[in-house]
Amino acid sequence: MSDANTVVVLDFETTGLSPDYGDRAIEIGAVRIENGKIVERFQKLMNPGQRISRFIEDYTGITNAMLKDAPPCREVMNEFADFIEDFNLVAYNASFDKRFLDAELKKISRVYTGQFVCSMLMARRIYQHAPNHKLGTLVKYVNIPGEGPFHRALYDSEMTAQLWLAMLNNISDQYDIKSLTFSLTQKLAKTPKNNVEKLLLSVLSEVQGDLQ
DNA sequence: TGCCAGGCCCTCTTTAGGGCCTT
Repeated sequence: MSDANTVVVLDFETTGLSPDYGDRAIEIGAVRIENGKIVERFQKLMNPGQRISRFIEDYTGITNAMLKDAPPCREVMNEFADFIEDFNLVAYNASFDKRFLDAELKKISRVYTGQFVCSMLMARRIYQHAPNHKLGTLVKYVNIPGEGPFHRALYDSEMTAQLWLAMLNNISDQYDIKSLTFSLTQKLAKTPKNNVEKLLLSVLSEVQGDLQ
């Protein structure tokens, strides 16, 4: 059942950067947020049918031994397609995760109808003075508590979810906007950096107009 | 210690190049 206040925040670990060059997903992690709270979690390793490189083992902590007995991508992605239903989706650097989601679902002839928003593009606008816009840097910058392993799918999706909620709270507090629609966050992610304030003020005036 | 890609975004720009992000 789709809900305007529900989003699924997801993160893939993969064998590399490009599904068009044969890279596959090796882990999916996701959390579902309803009304500002994480209400459900999903995490599964999956066997990509190929050995992963030493670099990926070191980068993620996921080893070939761990993937040996994991279920195949088609089985896990089928479960994950059920998990995301038709909710809207959030990912950090969403263009990356969207490519893998599209590629893996295409292999099992599944589709999703939700829309994506990129939390990194939002963060580049909300936290313009951060040292950089890597996920780990922003988690520290915003003082989000957590000591889990970065570069694992569930932990990264949890941190992305907390960052997402922090950004929504930041905007709500600063501009006295009670709730941000998903379409507004999409607009925000595409707004030129020097126009973010203008966009939010225009939204505020619309909201106030609605209340009058 | 990344390589492969691709979207975004800035600038010494738009008939382009390169850094930032993701694994």
